[in-house]
Formats: sequence, C-alpha cells, structure tokens
Amino acid sequence: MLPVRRKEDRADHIYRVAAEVMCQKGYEATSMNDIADAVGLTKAGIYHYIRGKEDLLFQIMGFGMDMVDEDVIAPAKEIEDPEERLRAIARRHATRILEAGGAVTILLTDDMHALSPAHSRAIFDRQRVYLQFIKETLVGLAAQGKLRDINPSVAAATILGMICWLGRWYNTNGRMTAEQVVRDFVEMVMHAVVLS
Amino acid sequence: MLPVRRKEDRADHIYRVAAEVMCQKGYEATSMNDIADAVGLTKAGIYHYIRGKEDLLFQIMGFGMDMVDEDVIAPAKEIEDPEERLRAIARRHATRILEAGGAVTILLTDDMHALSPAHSRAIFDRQRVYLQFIKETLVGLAAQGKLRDINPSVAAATILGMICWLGRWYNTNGRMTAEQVVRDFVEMVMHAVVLS
DNA sequence: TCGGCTTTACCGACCGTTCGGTAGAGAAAT
DNA sequence: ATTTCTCTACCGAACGGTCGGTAAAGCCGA
Repeated sequence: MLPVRRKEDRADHIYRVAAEVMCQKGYEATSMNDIADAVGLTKAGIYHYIRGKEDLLFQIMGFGMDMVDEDVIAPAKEIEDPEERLRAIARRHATRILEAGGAVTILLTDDMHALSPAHSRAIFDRQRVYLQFIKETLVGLAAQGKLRDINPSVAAATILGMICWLGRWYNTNGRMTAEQVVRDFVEMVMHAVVLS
Repeated sequence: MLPVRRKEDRADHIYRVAAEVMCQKGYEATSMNDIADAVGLTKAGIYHYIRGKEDLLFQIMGFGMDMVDEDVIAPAKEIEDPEERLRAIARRHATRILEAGGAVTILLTDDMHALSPAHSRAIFDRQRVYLQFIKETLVGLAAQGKLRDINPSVAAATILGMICWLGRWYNTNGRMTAEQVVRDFVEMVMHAVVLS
C-alpha cells in the first residue's frame, strides 16, 4: 500500500475500501481484520481513524445517501414533467450503481438492522424521503392520466427494488456494457408504470 | 411451545422457525441461541436434529428452492404460450412470497456467500436453472414478436429481482391485501417486457 | 431398566475494542 | 549543528464477551 500523506485521504480511503468489502460480504460477515487487511493496516491501526464498526457502517450509508441526493434527487427535482422526471431518476440511479458499486448499493440492504436505533432511524428517514419522492412523481403521472391502473406505493417500492437489485448481478455479467444495461433497464421501468 | 411428538415434525419445525429468524435478521447476525430460543429448546437441544449452522442454511435454501420448483416452475411448464407462462411465473412466485415469507424469500440474498463452496454451487446452480427458465420464456416471447427491444438476460435478471424484492417491504405495509399487491405487481412485470 | 430427548456445563476460536508502546518526522532549544 | 522534545501514525498484545459446537449427565415414557 502506497504511503498516504494527509490524514483525510487515509480516512477517506478506509471508508471506500470498507464500503467495498462490506457490500460484497455483508456487514456482519465482515470482520475488522478483513477491512484492515484490505486497507493495508492493522486492526488496531484503523481505530486511529474511525470510531467503531457500527459508526463506520453509518458513515458509509450516509455517504451513499449523499451521492443519491446529489446525483439523482437534486437533478430530478429540476424536471417538471413527471414522465421525464421518472426516466431521469431511473437512468441516473442505475448509472450511479453500475459505475460506482460500493456505497450506493448498500442503501437498502437489511444490514440496516445492525445500526443503533438512532442511526437506524436517521438512515430510514432518508430512505423514506427518497421513496416518497418517487411516489409523488408517480402521483403526478397519474394526474396526467399517464399512470397505469396500479397503486403508486406498490409501484414506487417495486421501482426502488428494481434499482437496488441492479448492483447484485451486473458485476458477474461481463458481456454487456453499462450503457446497454441501463438503456434496457430504463425501458422496462418506464413501460412498467407509464401507459403506452 | 407446544410439545411435538414425531421427530420429523420437530425437525421440520426447527427448519421453519430458523428460516423465519434468519430471513428477518440475516444469517450471520442470527446466533444458534436465537434459533434455540425461538424454537423453545436449548442450543444443544437443536443440535440433536441438525448438523450445524451452515447445513441449516443449506437445508432452508433447498427447501425454498423445492417450493419454487413445485409451485412455480412445474405449473408454468404446463403452459405453452410464453406470455401466459410469464404471467403465471410472476403471479405464482409473488403469491408464494407474500403468503409464506420465510424460506422462499431467502432464495437470492447474499447470505449465500456463507455457504461452503460445494453447497454454494449447488444452490447457485438451481438459481441459474430458474433464471434460465425465465430467460427462455422471454426468448419464446421474442419469437412471437411480443418482446420489447430489450436483452432477455437483462430482463430475466430484473424480473427475478422484482420478485425477490417483494418480500422485503410488504410485511411493513399493512394497508393492502396480498391479492391487490400481486395484481399490481403482475401488471408491472408484464408491461415491462411485453409489447402492448 | 432401558433408550431417546433435553439439559447443564463447558471448550477453543474469534469477535470488536482498547491500551501501552514505538518509529520517525518536524519543531524547538541549545 | 546537534540535541531534545513532541506529536502523529501505527503496531503487538491482550481484554471481556460471544460465537458454533460438544461431552456427559439427567429426565421420562415404554
């Protein structure tokens, strides 16, 4: 492992590596030694930078949420038309997951149960905001008479599921480019809920 | 806990309870004491019926696979028309998951990494057979010119993801009947891939 | 009395975490 | 220029606790 000068770089490096390992093996199955080995430090060494294992997971989830807020929700909020907004959500989030696996994928796993009640609710609330944003977009679609005869809550949850599931199998499928997968994926999401 | 007479009943009971607990907390986060308490025995007591923790997970996953084989794949194989077959797969699997959470839900989680290489491949192979069955159905759909302009592999993986994700949020949503959710869900799956 | 369940008691391994200590780069003092 | 001090970065070792798993003794119906 190359030497790292500034402390922030090292801490950031630990977060990124830990996100990678935890997403691949799961939170409970990942030991602090696993993370330490992946980083290139000793188990005791990384405690110089982090508060603890649970806090590490919390920071990673918050980081993933920040990415979704900035790269998905914020740009989508600029779009008025519900149909185009939904397409933007699906395309941007899918792209983010495929090209930057790590932290974004961990968003909705059941590893959340490992967090303390306070941290758990903090993350859960942010997830709920995102789900509500999708649901409101679908309601706007319904107001235009372009939503299929389906419950918006069920549709929103299903769409979010489709997005989160993307990061689970793409890494093993090496014969398709991310762009191709995203294109087909967005096509499916849109036709699943929009009348045609 | 009521007394159970026959040994097979007790073993079956342990499998069912363990599936419930493991699906809720995750494999690694579930201790043998958790399962023992839920069953109503001591940790040592349940070792009279099972070989070990990893084998318990393997048996549960195999049991879930058997349910899918019997209640989803087998009936769907009787249907010739690709569109009706796909609808049957989505409806039957979704119904199974919603009304019998437990073992079926665990099918495609990343808890699979906790299995030994041999067990892992055994389960993985059965998953691959199921995924291939869905993909072949989609190819049959394409032969009739009824499939959207999407890659069958991407579509099959996405559909399987939609199905598996169902069991993650329905339990928390108590305001809808399973039938209503299944109806909307099947509607979305079908329109996502079938030309209309 | 006998044999199948179930228990108590316990093991070695590993967990997350902490602590004492140290190598080495500067800053400060001489 | 040399010594001394200080601070960050990191490590080895060990802590209390929990893990999956086991041996052996006890309960109880036949």
